[in-house]
Amino acid sequence: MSVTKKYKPGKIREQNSQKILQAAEVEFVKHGYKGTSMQSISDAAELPKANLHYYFTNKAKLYNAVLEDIVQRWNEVLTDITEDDDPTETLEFYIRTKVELAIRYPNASKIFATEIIQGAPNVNEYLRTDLRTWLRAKTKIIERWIEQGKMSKVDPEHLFFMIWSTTQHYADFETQILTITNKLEYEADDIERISRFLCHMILTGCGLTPTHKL
Amino acid sequence: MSVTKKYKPGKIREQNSQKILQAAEVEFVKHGYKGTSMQSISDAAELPKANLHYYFTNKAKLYNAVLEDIVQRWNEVLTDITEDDDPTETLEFYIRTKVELAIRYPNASKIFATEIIQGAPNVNEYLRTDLRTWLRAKTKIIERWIEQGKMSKVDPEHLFFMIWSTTQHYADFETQILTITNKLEYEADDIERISRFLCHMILTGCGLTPTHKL
DNA sequence: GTCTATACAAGGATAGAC
DNA sequence: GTCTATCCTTGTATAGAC
Repeated sequence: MSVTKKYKPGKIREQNSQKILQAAEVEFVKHGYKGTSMQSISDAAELPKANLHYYFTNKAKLYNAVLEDIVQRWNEVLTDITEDDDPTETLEFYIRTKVELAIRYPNASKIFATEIIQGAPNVNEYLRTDLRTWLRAKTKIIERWIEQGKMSKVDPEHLFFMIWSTTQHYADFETQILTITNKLEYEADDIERISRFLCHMILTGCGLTPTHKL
Repeated sequence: MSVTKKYKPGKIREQNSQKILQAAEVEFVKHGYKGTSMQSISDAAELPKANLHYYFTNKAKLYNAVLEDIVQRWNEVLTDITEDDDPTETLEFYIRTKVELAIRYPNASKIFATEIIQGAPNVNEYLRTDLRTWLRAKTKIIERWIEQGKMSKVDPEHLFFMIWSTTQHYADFETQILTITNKLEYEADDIERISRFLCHMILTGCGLTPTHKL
């Protein structure tokens, strides 16, 4: 097996790639895919423009590398739900984790939101396969919980849409929320307050009793 | 009836402006402000590129005309909330109207969402003034309802964030929802089903009794 | 009033020097 | 491996013909 064309991921290469990916993430959030220039990314990364093409070949591949980075980070954190779990505990944990992700990595959520708004040109396949499969499996579990009388009869699909929309809103609409409430940034206890509010509203709507009082 | 087309001064202008605005709305949704070219708008509007500059001077002014169009359409439909109104009735009406707007005019919601995600470069002023004032007035009303024991003690600001996020989600994430549920478009009764679901969840969370059963 | 032709800047990509 | 110089395309905007 030939190894001549394979190189060890060098230290400089690793560092530069990361700098580019991080700069690209910020620029793609601010101007969208088409609106972002390789020049602006290279400026932000403080590396020559040709460097970007050297590491990522072209703009489309750089963008997809950013998307992949995001999905990977999400998969690392979001654990799975099973039928035997307790509905209250499971939903609360899921909501809390989503809120934490939204506040901690808003750019990830923002890039995905922009993708979907623009018609999901790059993540269509992911929606049709992975995400659809994931959602169908989870709605099955919710349906079983309802059959077993563990929670009230709410539409499981729309329940997930509600959890996604309310949690991701704190990332995607960060600017609106901070501007409107006259704040510069989220504070440490915002994750807790938001999680409690959402857990209260969503669990109560499901006929469950939230762990924490408002 | 006269066969010769006598255009009142401004009639062609009116028609062309509308064609351009509609085409621009679609293009701005698909590619964002920076990512959209005057060429692609003129192609979609089936008018020469110079025409766009003739009517709207430049890209920025055309974009702002699109934004203004959207805000005007929203203001026409969204009525006001007052303290003497019944909480259940008022919240249900507000949620229903928002769902209807989201399903009927998804592009309006999408352009606004993109604006906010990208840091609200063009609507910052609107957020700081009009919207902040609107929200403060409405949260006051919710607080009064809570004091009067008409509903349970939920944070009024986050309540509005929840209504906005859940309703607008059906516009902004239209592509994701349709793809994931394997549908081509929303159906006539989707507005009703979604409204009932959201009214049930949100009103129950507020300690109110929704008008319709699930 | 409307559109063709064009000026000039910015963007993506690459060849080739170092 | 890295970056300068450059090519070609696309983009915004306008002058001037019709």
